[in-house]
This record gives sequence, structure tokens and C-alpha cells, in this order.
Amino acid sequence: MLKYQKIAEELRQAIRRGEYLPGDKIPLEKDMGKRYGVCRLTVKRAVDLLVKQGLVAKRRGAGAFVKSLDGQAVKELSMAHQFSGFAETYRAQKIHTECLRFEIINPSVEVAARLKIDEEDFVYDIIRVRYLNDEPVVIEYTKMPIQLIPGISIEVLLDSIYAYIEGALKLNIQSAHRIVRAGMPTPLESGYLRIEDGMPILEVEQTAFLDDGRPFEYSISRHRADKSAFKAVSVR
Amino acid sequence: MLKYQKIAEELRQAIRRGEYLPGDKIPLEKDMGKRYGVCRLTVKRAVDLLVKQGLVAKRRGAGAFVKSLDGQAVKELSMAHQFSGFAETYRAQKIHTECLRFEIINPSVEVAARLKIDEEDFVYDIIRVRYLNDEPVVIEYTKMPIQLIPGISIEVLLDSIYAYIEGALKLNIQSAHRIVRAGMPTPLESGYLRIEDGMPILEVEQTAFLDDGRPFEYSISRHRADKSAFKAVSVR
DNA sequence: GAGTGGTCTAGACCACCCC
DNA sequence: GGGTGGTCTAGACCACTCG
Repeated sequence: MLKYQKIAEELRQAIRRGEYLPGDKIPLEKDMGKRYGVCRLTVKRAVDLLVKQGLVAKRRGAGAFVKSLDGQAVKELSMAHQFSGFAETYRAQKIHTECLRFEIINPSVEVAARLKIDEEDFVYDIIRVRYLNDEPVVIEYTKMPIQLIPGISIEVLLDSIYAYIEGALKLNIQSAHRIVRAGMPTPLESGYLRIEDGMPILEVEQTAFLDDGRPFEYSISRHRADKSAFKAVSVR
Repeated sequence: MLKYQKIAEELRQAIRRGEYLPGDKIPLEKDMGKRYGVCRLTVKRAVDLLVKQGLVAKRRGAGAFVKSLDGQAVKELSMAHQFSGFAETYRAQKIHTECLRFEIINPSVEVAARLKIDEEDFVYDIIRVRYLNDEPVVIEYTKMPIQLIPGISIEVLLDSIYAYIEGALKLNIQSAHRIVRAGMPTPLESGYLRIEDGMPILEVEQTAFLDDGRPFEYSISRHRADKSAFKAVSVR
């Protein structure tokens, strides 16, 4: 673990332990630098991590402060998950996946545009339903170019595509662009997700990118509204 | 404008002009440092800004690349808005606000917890409907502690609370924690937002913070699903 | 005016990529 | 093995806060 990550982790623990209370000023960058034997920029990087995670606020000329959050919020933010696939998000819980479709087709104009490929190229066309504790939570419509992500099998689909990409293919997933909307389920979706009449769904449209900037996935996930929410911390 | 912001801006323009195409490698940090007469860290900061905004991907050992995006996505990301109130988001469009309620009350247990105040303290209780081009878009339920944000008037409500806080009160808004959900409108909301039967709403629950970490606003915004979406770029 | 965090410099070493 | 970006150092100046 890097120095600034280590310092950030220690600060996070101290906040969680209640050593620094909401509203408290945390030690000065200069002083923490001395205590840990590192230069000021390294401390700054550590504190900036906590700012990004929503635990700390900084103010030039005044110092850095523990944000005044509920206990619940602190707990959630303390384990900075950020972004991951379904399997990782619900890690350590009982999940399983049902595959409704797994084919190779030509992409539509829109999908080709999102993935920056030709309409003559081929993409996997995948539809999956994900279960958490035997309750259906989300139906995912996924398109991925086979050139970029070869060798997908039904076993991979039922486990985690992301784990396969990073593990077997040694590619690095770096970023995702998302649009979140509200919508209504189709009759088919109502059936698969066991949605009662009149309940909406939360839709997430996503394009995901490798660390060389190439898009490798375009997906639409439609979540049961009573089991899903999308959380974000934004810092100016 | 700071050096790294200036360099980031020039790079962004160059990408937008098509000088660097999707998939292209952008110049090395070392070389750009020479060209602009700045040290490497300053260039790195500039490029990291573009990564955060979703335009560029970086890979240690290999370089930095223009992400392969649609034209539409590039255009949207080129004007990095990030986070702002309603008034600023739709700046330059025709907006207006209707105020349904403006009172001062004691907060509920939940609101007191979110704002880290006592139940005996007082908060503004505000309900507003916001219009874009004479169409209702969102109904906002806002609670703010009067100790922290004194002097709110009906004029402020009909304009922009955020502008008042930063302008008149000289306070700095720094971050917001948000939870996005799908839901159904109440009959009253259907009326105010002119929502047809069976259409859902997109709900955003938000706690907003000043730069000393104190929460100054707890709000729930319920948007017409056909007129709103929530966009985000997440970088690992 | 003393002290804070923000920016910037010049230089070093390291992890990682690609040839 | 040559070259990339990531981290880290030591030091400087600046914008800003606060008593």
C-alpha cells in the first residue's frame, strides 16, 4: 500500500473510531507530515482522498474538517466501493444469475456508435437476470464487441464478466459513463423481476471503458425500484 | 486561471476541434511540460482533470488516450458542469419557479439527524415547482437550518438559493451526497407536474455541505421521468 | 500578521508497458 | 531496456482565513 493510501486509511479509521468528531478540525498537513515522516504533498493526497469519498471538507486558510454526517452515512462511505459490477457490489451476499440470452449479432446503429465499431462487426448480445438472496433485483441487457473481449462463455456470464476481463484477459477497466432514469417495466420484465402492477424501475444506461480509452461494454440495467438506489458524492 | 486549468482547457479545445481523434495518444507529459514551460506535475494535473471529466484515459507505461466517445458525449463533457442547483443547470434557458410553501418549522427526527441540529432548532420548510420553458420539470422539498442560512426571502426562493448563499452570505458550497431512486408521484404531484397516469418520477435525495463540513441543505427533488436524467462519470 | 491549504518547481525513484 | 505515468521529496510563493 502506498504512503498516501496508508495515511488516508489511518485517518479514516480514526474518524470511524470517533477520535475526530463531526465538525472537528483534523491535524494540519504540516504536522501530519512530521508525524508520519512524509512531505506535505503526500499528506495532502491522503486528505484529498477522504474529501473525494465524502468524509472530509477542506477550506483554504482554515483547515480540514470532519463532515457532519449521520452514523449510517459514515459507515457507508468508510468502505469506498465506488464502481464495480453486480457481482462485486453485492460481494459476500448470496447472489446468482440467470441467463436469458447469449448470442452473437451485428450491433444496431446506436450500439455501434457507442462502442465505436462498425455495424458489420460482431457483438455479444446478453440478457441476464440477477438475484440477491433469491429475489430478482435487476435485468441487464449487455452488448460487448467480440474483438475486444474474446472468449466469453456461459460460465463467465453466470459469474462475473468484469472478473474475467481483468483476470483472464488482463485488461484494465478504468471508467464508466452512466445515465440514470426512471421508467416502467415491460410486461416481460414485470414477470422476470416479479414487479407488482404500477411499480417503476430504475434504469442505468452505461458505457464502460478500458484504460486505453476504448469502450468495451454498452449496457442497460433495469432495477426493481424497491431494491435499488444509485448513490453518489460530488465535490466541486 | 491557473496554469493547469489553462493547459487542460487548451487540450479540451484541441480534442473538440478534432486535433486529437478518439483513440489517439495525446502528447507526453514531459513534452507538454517543455512546450508550455511548466513542470511535469502541472501537466499531470491538467490531464487528470480531463480524466475526471471523462474525456481522457491514462495508462501507466503507455500514455494517455482520447476516449472513444460519440460526438454527443464529447460535447456534453466538454462543458464540465458537475454540480449545481436547478437555476445554474438550466442557465440560459427560460426557467421560472412557483413557490408552494415557505414556512419555518421544527425539523423531524430524520431531518434533524441529516442536518446535525436539534429538533428544537428551526428550519425553513420550502416546497417549489420548477419550470423549464413553461413546462413543470421538478418539485423540490427543501429544508435548511435558519441559523446557518439566515435571511432567506421569497425573492431568493424564486431566484436561486445557491446564488444567495455564495453571493450574499459569502459561504462556499463544496459537496453534496445524493441518492437517486425511481418512484411514483402522489396525486398532488401528478397535478403540479402534469404527469399522465402511470408515469414514474425520478427522485433525488440530497444533503449538501459547506466547505467547513457543515450540512446546510437537505432536499428531496422529484422529477418528471420524461424530462430528467442523472448523468455521472466514474473513474476508478 | 500569523498560519492555513493551493499551486508550482526541479529532481528522484519506481511500477509498468512495449519493443 | 528504453520510455511511460505514479509517487514522493524539499522547498517556494500565493490566496485565503482568522484573531
